[in-house]
Amino acid sequence: MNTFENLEIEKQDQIINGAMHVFAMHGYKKAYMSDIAEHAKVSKPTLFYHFGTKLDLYFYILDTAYREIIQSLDISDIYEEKDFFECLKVSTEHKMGALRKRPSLMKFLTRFYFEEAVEISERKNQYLAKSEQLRGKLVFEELDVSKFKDTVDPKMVMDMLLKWSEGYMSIVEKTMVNSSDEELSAFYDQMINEFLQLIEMLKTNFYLPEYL
Amino acid sequence: MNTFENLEIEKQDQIINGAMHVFAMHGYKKAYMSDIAEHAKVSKPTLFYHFGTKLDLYFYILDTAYREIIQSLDISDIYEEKDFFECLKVSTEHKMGALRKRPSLMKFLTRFYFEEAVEISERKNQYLAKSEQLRGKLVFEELDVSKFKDTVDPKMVMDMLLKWSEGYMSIVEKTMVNSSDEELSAFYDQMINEFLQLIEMLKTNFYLPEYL
DNA sequence: AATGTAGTAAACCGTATCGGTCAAAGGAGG
DNA sequence: CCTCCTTTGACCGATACGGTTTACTACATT
Repeated sequence: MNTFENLEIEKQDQIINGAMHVFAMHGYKKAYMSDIAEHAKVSKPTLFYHFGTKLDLYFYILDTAYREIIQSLDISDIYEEKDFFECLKVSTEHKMGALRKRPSLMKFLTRFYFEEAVEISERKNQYLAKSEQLRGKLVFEELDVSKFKDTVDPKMVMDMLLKWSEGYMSIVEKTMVNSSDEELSAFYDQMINEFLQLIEMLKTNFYLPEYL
Repeated sequence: MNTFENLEIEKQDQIINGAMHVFAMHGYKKAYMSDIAEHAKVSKPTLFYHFGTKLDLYFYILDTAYREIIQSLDISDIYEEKDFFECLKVSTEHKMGALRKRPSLMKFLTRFYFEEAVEISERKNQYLAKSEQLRGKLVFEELDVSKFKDTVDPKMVMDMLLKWSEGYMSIVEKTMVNSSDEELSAFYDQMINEFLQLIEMLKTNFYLPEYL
């Protein structure tokens, strides 16, 4: 148990979110400890006190990111549902839950994936297993697609919805750079609402009449 | 006519794309002239020879970005078409044309919109008029929506497709950071293809039977 | 062959800023 | 008042930033 994890959870979150945000925005090399300190509203020496070096901080954040995203998808009720749209609903809500707590999580992880700094990239393959684990949880293999009209390609629908949420996320990231937690949370609420409406519309038009 | 515009077009493009990419990726302050020089495959003094200062280079790129995106939407045949999906097809193809030439264009412009460096942000309102001009061109006011079933909300369809392409763009940006022009071009081809397929599927299921 | 010109870059410069340190200060509990 | 843990303002050496100097091409002109 290091000193950091003895701190109050709120302060931990403050620091984790600040660091995650700056690493996500600028990548390892150009994420300066002074920027992180400012975002986390602590002083620079505090960061070094708890984490020793910038590299150690980075890997602590990386571990946290993987741990939390995997956790958020580990709740079993996703896998009980088989209906295509219902399953999407549930898993989206879970993911949103994680993102609400860590707004920069996805951006941080994709940035890590393309990180060029040698200190990071030389250890990258250590995390490949974790990435695999993640991908496994996101593939829905046994979804029931029998309810669709035959003019509809379920794979295309799935892909469209993934792109849609990707697009929404990217808009949130761009727009909400300097927003408060409340604004962000409201934005996610709106996103989920729009998503549910969208799904309803797709369902009415893509499912065979007898399943409505 | 400054020295830069006397260069061969290919070399100009090389420099513009390099600078646009680095500015888009890192923002003004953390976009280093040495990085830009490396990406553009010229030496650092060459940049200063043609543009004087980093700030002048930035605004040159900014002007170029606005000029080119507005141009790409200025081709008149968009506004002759009235059918919802046809109009989307045409405008998407045009935008893709611009993006094929300048892969970082959109990312650069959104990053400019949120640029925090004072040197930039204090002049930002000069460009608001241009942004308005842009938005005007992207709104399709007189589209024919009478062909839709009444279970379909055309606004929602429009929004969905915009998010879809936003999502696709963000994936391209992430995935293609270090790709060659050919790979990028192939990716855009694929995107247009998927877009056309998607539109076809939506049309068959969203339009009233008599319009198919 | 000499001269001029536009473009380029290796090597350099002064300075700002980076990661990281240190000594001293708070504050909670006894 | 002491102890322990946490925090910070001020500082440091090293790097690397924006920008310059100087010298070299390639080519056109005389």
